[in-house]
Formats: sequence, C-alpha cells, structure tokens
Amino acid sequence: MTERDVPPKPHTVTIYDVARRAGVAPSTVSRTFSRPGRVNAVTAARVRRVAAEVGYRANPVARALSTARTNMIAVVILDIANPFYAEIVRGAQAAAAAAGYTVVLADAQESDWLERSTLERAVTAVDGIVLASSRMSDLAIRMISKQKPVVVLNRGVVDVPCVVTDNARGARLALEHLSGLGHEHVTYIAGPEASWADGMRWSSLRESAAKLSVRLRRLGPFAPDVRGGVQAAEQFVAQPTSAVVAYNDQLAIGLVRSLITRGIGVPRNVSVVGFDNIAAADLVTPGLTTVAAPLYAQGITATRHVLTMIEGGRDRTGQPAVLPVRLVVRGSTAAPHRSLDPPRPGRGVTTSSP
Amino acid sequence: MTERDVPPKPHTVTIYDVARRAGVAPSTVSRTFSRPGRVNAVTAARVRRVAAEVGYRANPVARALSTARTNMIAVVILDIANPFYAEIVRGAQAAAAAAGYTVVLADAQESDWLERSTLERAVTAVDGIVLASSRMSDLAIRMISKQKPVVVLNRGVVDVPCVVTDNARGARLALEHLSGLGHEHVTYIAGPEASWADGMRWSSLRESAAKLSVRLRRLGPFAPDVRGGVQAAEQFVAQPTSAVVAYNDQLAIGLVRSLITRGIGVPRNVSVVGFDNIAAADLVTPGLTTVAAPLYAQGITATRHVLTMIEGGRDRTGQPAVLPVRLVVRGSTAAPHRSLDPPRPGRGVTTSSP
DNA sequence: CTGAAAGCGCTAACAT
DNA sequence: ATGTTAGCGCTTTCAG
Repeated sequence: MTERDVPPKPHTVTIYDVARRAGVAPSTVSRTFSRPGRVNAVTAARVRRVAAEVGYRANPVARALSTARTNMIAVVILDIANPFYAEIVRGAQAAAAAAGYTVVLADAQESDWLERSTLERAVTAVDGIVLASSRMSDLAIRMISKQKPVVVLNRGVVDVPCVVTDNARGARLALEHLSGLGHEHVTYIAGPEASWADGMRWSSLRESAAKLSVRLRRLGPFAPDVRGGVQAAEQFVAQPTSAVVAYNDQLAIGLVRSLITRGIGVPRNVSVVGFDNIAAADLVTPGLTTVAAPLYAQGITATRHVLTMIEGGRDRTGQPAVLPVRLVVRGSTAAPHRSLDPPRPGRGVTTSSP
Repeated sequence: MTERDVPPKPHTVTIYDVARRAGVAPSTVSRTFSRPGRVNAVTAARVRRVAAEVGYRANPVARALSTARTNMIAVVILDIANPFYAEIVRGAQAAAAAAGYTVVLADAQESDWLERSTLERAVTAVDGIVLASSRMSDLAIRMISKQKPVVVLNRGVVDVPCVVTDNARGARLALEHLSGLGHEHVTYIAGPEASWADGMRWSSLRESAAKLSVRLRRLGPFAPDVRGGVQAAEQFVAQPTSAVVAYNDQLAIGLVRSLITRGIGVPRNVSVVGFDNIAAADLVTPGLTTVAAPLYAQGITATRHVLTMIEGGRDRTGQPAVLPVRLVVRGSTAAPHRSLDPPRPGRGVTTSSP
C-alpha cells in the first residue's frame, strides 16, 4: 500500500551523481558544500540546484573518514535522571550547534565502569569530550585527555582543562547569609566523598565559619539525591542545629521534606540552604534558598572550550576557569527561633572545627 | 612538562600496523575482529595479542563507511528536563548496548523546529531512530520513516511502527479506583492538545465514566509540567469535584501542591491520580496515586524493535505494540469527604458527558 | 583458512 | 576556478 515496499535498492545519491548531472567534476560538488567561495558563484548555484533536485545529502561518515573529524562531541553525565545536568546539557547543545557540532549524550548511570566503557567506545567516534562531573580517577581522565580534547566540569584535574563554579564564594555567601540572620551553629550535610565540589565546599565553609565566628559541624557523606537527604535528616535530628547547608539542592530538599514530616518547621526551627539552584528548588515548599550555579553557562563554556581545542587552540592547561555564583534567597531560611536553636545553650561561642 | 606536548604526529595505529607486526594480511586482522570463527584460532590469538600490544583500536568511522552501519541509534526526546524520559532512555540504552549499539540522545527542547533540524542531521548518521514522543506531524514522521527505521513511542502513527502503553486500561483502572472509593464526580486535567496520549486517556475516561456512572468533566489543555498543574488548580477551585485524574504526574503534582497551598486537603477534600509514575510521584507528600507506565520497558521495547528493523526484520507496520500498565495506589486518593464532595448535591446521579 | 585487490563517499593536494 | 588523482581505515568479494 505504501511506496516504501517497492524500492529494494536504496542507492544513495553521491557526489558523483550530482557531478555528472551538473556537468562538473566531483571535487567541484564537494567544494560547493564544504568550501563555498572557492567555486564560481553560478557554478555553485547550478550544483546546489541539481543537488536539491536529486535529493543529494552528504554522507557524514565518508566526510568524517577523510577529514578525521566527526563533528560530534560527547557530553558525559552521571545520571540522566538528575535535573542538575539538564541545563548543562542544554548549554552544551547550544554551543555545539552554533559551531556545527552534534552532541552525543552519554549517561554513565553513576557507574564508574559504565562511564569508562562508554567513553572507551565514544572516544574514537567524537572530536572532543565534556565530562560533566565524572566518577573516574584523575589518572583515567588525564589518560583519555591525551587522546582527545577533554574538559572537565565541576572538578579540578591537574593537567586537564576544567571549568568550575566559584565554590569558595558560594560557601561564603551561604554562611554570611545564615550568620547575618543570626545563626551561630550550622551543620554541613556532605555529598559523596569522591566529589571534588564537596571538598571545596566544606573547606570553604570552614574558612568562612572561622571568620564569621559560627560553629560548623559536618554530617555525611550522603548520596546526592533526595533519598540521601532523608537519611541525613535521621542523623541530623539526633543533634540539630538552627541552620544547615547541604551539598546540593536534592539533598536539601530531601532533608527539608523529612524534617517537616517529623514536625520540625523549616525555616521556623531550621534554616536550610542548598547548592545548584535546580528547577525544583523553586517548586518545593518552602522555596529553597540556594547557591545558584550558572548551569547553562557551564555547558556553554565547557563546550566552547573543547571546540577551541579541537580547532587547534592550545589547551591552556592552566588554572581552571571559574564561573560566578550567586545566592538565591527563598523561603527556607529565616532568623533562628531562639527556643530551639542552640543544642547546648551557653556553650556555643565561636570557632569552627579545627 | 607533560608528555603530551611532544608527539606532533599522533599516527593512529591501523590494521596494517597490526598485520605487519603479526605477520599476516590486513584482511586477517579485520576478520579476527569482525568475523571471529573465520580465522584460525592460534592466528587469531596472535593477532589479538599484537593488537593489544600496539594499542590498536578499530576506527568506527572507517568501519561505518565500508559497512554502511554506524551502530548508533538516535533517541529523540522532547525535553531532557522531563523526568519522564529518564527511564525510557535508560531502557533504550540498555537494549542498544546489549546489541552493540550506541545511543545518541537528541533533545528537541519542546521545539518542533529543533526536532526536525536535529533529526535532519542525525538521520544520515544513525542506523535507526526512536521517537520518544514527538511534536512533529504524522506526515513528517512518516517521511523520515521511509529513510531509516523509526519507531514511535507513546503515539500512534499510521504506517509507522509504534509502541504505546495501554491508556484505555489505565484510564479505566483510575476511574474504577476512584469510583470504588465512592467518588461520583471527577475532573480530568488535560495535557497538550497535540498529545496523542491525552486524546486516548480522555476518550477512555469517558467510556469508563459511562459504565461506572460517574460524572466526568474536563479542564484544559495545560502544559504537561508542574507549572501547568498550578494553573489547572486555579480553574479547578472555581468549581471543584471530589476527585481528579491528571494527564500526567507532573500536572498532578503541581495541582496537589497548589491545592494544599490554598488550604484544600489532599486526599481529605480532593483525591488526585496521575499518569506515568515518575520517580517524584513517590517523593511528594502525599504520595501520588498514579497509573504506572513501564517506562524502562518502553525504552527496551522500542529500541529492540528498531534494532530488529535495522537487522533486516520486516517492519511489522501493523497494530502498535501496547504495553501493560498498573495502578499504583498511594496517599493522594481516599474516600470522599461528604461535606465538600458534590458541588451540587442531590443532582449528581449517573451518566458522563455524551 | 588466508592473501590480494577493489571499493565505501568524500576531501585534499596537485595540476591545469 | 576546475579537473585529476590519491587516499582516509576498514570490510569484502574473489582467488588460492
């Protein structure tokens, strides 16, 4: 019934078909598409017309073989279900598209092994790679970075170009906000041990805590998702503080939800601030105060960077590019409720942990 | 300082290098990898050893050019930020990987135009395509389906293989559940007009309503996200019913949230059931009762199907494959609270809309 | 079972 | 500005 049952011979139209029908050499057809300007305007026009008529479509594979460029870059993410990556991917896609590149998304599903094997296959087929958070070792990353242009997001790896957010400033902003509100004792809900960002956030928090005279405590590590936040709540309620900073928004959201379920008010009894500013941060109740990361910009920046490297630009393996952050204040933070605040009143004075 | 500054000649190791070093013909090396069995066991072993030694890695592009198979399939999704697709993609990836294929994820960003242009480029570079919900017209889909194997998810398109969920049964289950609880008047919060699934759900709901003697009303269309649910709430509260069925979980979640904010209890005053059973359905409070779609299975099924078509299998363009659904009952549904239930008591008796 | 040779479709020097 | 001629790295007949 449909026409598609008929043609058993899907002979692809090649450059030669067009060349013959247009009365020019194959190379001219090629040039018309890949090197416009190096061909007479009217000839080019004719070629294009014929190409359109016969429905010619350049075979990207053949082109790739001869140019050694696939015009694809791989963006590796840890978990496609994590909303954190959505904006990053969008940015990457936008930057890539603008340069004529296609993004191949690889979901590592939080598995170091899967990430490596996926990359193993991909590395040969793409021109560059953006690692949007990686579970691989620095060594492994450095290794593949020797084969293809690689830039790492949200993590510092020696000898490999990186783009990170200003975790130090973010941590400071969060703590200053809390301190300004009157909180003197805050808990940090840590993310995965292997997370570079977690380390940065914690150490910056410690520094700021010292300066601001707030006592800081750490709980964790926890999985960086809502479930992890629920677990964190269990430990937290044992000896609560009036404020908490969580490794990321999902952890914070899980914590808040669990706290509320237990009858502990947010921000009435506990103020919570997260990191990242994922879309959900604005949807939960109360809205989550969080350190906003320029997700889209991260994707753009990282991708532009690989693109530059691909085009021959020197991989300025210097300091990582650091993107600015800002504090988005929503409903999850408020001045402490004296009655429930200091677990051990009269004792809390200054200093953070050593 | 690093070794990578030295080699200005990244000469790739080819089949020829291996062949020479192993003392066999290039074709033998090729066979060793692509056609094992057609080569003497010990020769093969030697080749493999040498290959490993020199770090040979087959160039997928060259292979693709000569075989006309890229071993990649494209999975097109509407919105990477929509959690609905996460599991589908996982399933697709699993099925693809099992068959030695790589998934290229294309995010259409809810844009018909972007979807088409992306596909335009991808179609030449992949062996098959899975359209996990598409905004394109049936005609456009049918068009590309003539160039490459395509299977459509969650939508019926004539002459194109599809895999859908049992919307009819899902709608029935939802309504039976509500009816069984004692609800006699339910509102359907509709999704996008262009959604095939929305049409199916609505018509099935109508049928079931007639049989169960529940009065059914429709509100919408609304964007299929949390924000849409919030909007729906505004209209809903004007003339509420004791129960509502939403086009999808996100809409339901937005509705519930908004209702609670307005002081309307769920399920105390209004029972809500969604569709899809996305991860968040189990995380919100109260948990969302929903018609669970076998997301992962959808991805698997659709992908296996394209794979079959790619391998030459006849594209059984018959009836769409329909996957089973089940009702997951959580906290968002309960027996109606007589006091607030029928907007106009004494009137509600039977029949649904025509 | 293994060699030799002919491309896959396109681009990239060389020539003209 | 356009035509010619080699390949890119791999698979695949076709012989031996």
